[in-house]
Amino acid sequence: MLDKTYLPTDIESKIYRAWEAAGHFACAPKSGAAPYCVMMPPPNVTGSLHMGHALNSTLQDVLTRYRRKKGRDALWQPGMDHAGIATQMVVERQLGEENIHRRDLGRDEFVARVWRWKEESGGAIANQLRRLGASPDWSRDRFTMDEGLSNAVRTVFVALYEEGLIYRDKRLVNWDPKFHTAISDLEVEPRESDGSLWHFRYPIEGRDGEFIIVATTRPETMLGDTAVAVHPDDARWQNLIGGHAILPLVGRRLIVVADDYADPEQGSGAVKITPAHDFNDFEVARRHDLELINIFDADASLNDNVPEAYRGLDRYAARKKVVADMEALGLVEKIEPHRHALPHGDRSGVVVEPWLTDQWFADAKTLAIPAIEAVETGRIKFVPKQWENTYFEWMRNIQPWCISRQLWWGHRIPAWYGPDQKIFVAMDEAAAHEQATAHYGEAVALTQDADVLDTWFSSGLWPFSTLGWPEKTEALETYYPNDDLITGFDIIFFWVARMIMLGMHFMGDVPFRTVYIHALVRDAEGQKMSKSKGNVIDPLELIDSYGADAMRFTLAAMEAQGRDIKLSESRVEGYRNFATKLWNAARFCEANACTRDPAYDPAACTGTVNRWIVGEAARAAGTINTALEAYRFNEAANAIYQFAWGVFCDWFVEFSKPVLNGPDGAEKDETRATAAWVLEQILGLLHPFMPFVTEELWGRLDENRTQPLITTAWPDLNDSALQYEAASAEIDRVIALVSGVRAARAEMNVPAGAKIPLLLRGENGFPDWAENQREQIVQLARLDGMAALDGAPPKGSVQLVIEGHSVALPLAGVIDVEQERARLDKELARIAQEIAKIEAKLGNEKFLAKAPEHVVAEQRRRKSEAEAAHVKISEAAKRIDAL
RNA sequence: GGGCGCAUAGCUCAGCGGGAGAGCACUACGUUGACAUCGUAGGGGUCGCUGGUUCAAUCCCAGCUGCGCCCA
Repeated sequence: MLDKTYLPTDIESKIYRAWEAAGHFACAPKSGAAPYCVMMPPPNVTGSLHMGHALNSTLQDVLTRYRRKKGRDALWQPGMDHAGIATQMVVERQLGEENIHRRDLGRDEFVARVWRWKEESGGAIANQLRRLGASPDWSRDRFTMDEGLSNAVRTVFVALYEEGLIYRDKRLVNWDPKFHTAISDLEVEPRESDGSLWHFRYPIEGRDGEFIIVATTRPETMLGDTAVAVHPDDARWQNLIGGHAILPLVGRRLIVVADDYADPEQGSGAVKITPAHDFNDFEVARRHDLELINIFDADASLNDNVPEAYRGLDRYAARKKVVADMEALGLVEKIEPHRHALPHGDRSGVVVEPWLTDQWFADAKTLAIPAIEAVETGRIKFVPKQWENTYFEWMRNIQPWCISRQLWWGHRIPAWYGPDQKIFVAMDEAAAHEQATAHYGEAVALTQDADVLDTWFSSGLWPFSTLGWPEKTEALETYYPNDDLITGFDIIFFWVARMIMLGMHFMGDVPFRTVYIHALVRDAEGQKMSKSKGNVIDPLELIDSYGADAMRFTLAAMEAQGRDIKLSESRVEGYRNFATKLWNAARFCEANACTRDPAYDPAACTGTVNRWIVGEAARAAGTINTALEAYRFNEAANAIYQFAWGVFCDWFVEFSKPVLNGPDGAEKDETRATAAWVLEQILGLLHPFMPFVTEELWGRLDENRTQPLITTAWPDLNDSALQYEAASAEIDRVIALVSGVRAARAEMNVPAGAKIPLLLRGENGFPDWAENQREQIVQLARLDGMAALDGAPPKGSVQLVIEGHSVALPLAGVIDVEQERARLDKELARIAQEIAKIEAKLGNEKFLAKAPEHVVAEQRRRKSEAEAAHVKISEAAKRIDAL
């Protein structure tokens, strides 16, 4: 016998171990079944499971289990990402606690230490995903730094270099002065901060006492100014174009150039140009062939290109000194408070510095062309579709992708330099030497590039590198292109776009067909969860408290397209209750010997209630199917919830009680078999959302099963033989009658325990359907009997109209006549209002002329129905008045 | 500045050209042989505002207001 409540903790781990040990998550490329492949967005090896992972993984697991049960050869490919900066940071912090800098260890020792750390704690998130019930094929687990994936990275780098799509260039990059590395545009996040706008006077050459005024938020950069720009149409400065200003503190002559970049509306209209330290200024310098003066070192301290007094100062100290010195010279026009967005490194949190360095770049613009086309032509679809705009916007304005990082943890760039800095790009050092020897005519010493690649360069290969590329493997053949990619909007640029670019280029085909962009999980107040705000909800804690099934179901039920999830614990609690409800429904079946009958055929059952629930099950299955095919997770979850609780538990179980408690026989046998069958359908339909409790019940309800629920076929109830229309109509009437009687009882304050008589009259006397379902009606409406209503109802009756039938509850002495009259008045008013609304429509000739026929017919039907009810209730009111 | 999204019951959110819905919360009653992690019933909404299209608008269109996000 099942316990009274479902206790997830022990059961979940037991079931998960059994699934995994039996290999139920494994793909089967040789099976011949149609493949279904989803790539898990590889979590950071440093990471631990947060709500985003929980949602992302739940959705992937729902789809994977669904497709698996539908007979597809499902591969949910798991893996982890080496997360260059993040991981290096963690290990550097650990070293910092021992007062060691990575330079003290040297590169090899440091990297070895990162590997050790990865081996120790790198599996944490995988085990956390297991707690969630995720069912990826762990036997195929991959890591971006694995030998195979590293080989793919080198292959791609060499190929793109040879095609001219990767090149080395000296450009302005976003420099992180804390981590001493370049980062990509995407790793820079603007943060608002309060600063100042300093207006400086630069003396004009040859015109004593005349100045040109420039404004800056970064006074220290003036030491690198090489020009002043004014707008070509700005009348104020026309006569200065081509002339010079003198840079104070330095004495450099600054040419005054005319350029559209200068905004005449801003301040004086003149702008200082610091080409080596500002992206806009860099462009101005290109147009006017200006000198680039780099004034910072890697720490963003001033270097030897500035006057001696400033050398070695960090940028903030330099700012103070520049301002003080300018003030001393009387060259500060004014200082205004200024709020602006400063670029910060997303990992380091420090202000990044545009800095001129040699870096490796990928020609993203060229790679983007087929990637844009793949989405334009619909070969890849985004769901919801509006994310395609985001994708296009970024891809059509894409900038060269800076792929080198000055880190130690990552894929080392496969480029070697000869004595004259000539570059040799090759798969390995030996191949580089071969090239060098051929080039120089003799063996020379080569130095490998010290940098590593952007982590996203390797994760961009994920859809094929994990399948064995560049080898032509069976897995690659079977699972590329993948089917679905499930991820958050925040990595459309970082990851999705790169996978499409690299997949198109190297595989010549799209990496996946559908990109499903899911919600962001926020806290109950709608705030983004963050450690610093302290509003993080730990999925593992929710699993501990309510079970993995409840948390998964919550996330799925709240995953409506295009809206973020505001997660509150009460929802999880509610779905925990749902698991308990299901558990108890199963307990009811168990107690009543509702066991599976192999000979049972839902298309051939005879009992009306049984026929009805079979039809309802089929309808629910259809809704869930349609919803899942369209990635409407909330609709699917709500449909199974509504069917299991609102239909099966609330009605079928109650209907079945008189039969199950009655005499043995064919009717009871069929009801038992039907209950067991429906419960099995529920378990199957719910399994993708709540895998643990469904699997447990599946096993407990029949110990002779040959296969676990995870491997059984998805309930295929798309069969018109399962729709019994007469039975549906009959039970719908029963439900309406029972609900109506219950409502009237409650309103009349009839004690819940009291059994009352009921009189009923249809068009032709006592209706067959009520006779057929007499037992059910008597029990559920708590009646002491049900008889035909002949003539006028007895005095003191509560009178109802239900589906055109007159219903009387003779309750003389029990009910308050005044109260009953008031109730009828209220009902009459409601119906009169409805009639008026419908009459307004039907009285409108244009409506009759233009509305579709079925809409008009529907309104007529509703009107006559309402009118009939009105007549009957009016009569009831008159009878009350006659008392 | 450009783009996207959101505004529906106290809260969180579905829905959608023709009868306003769910969960939670709330109120009343109830330990009826699956389940109090429960049952039955109930209260509660000018569907943000203003126009337009339409026979008909919560739904489509435009504008406005407020909020959020992305990009510059």
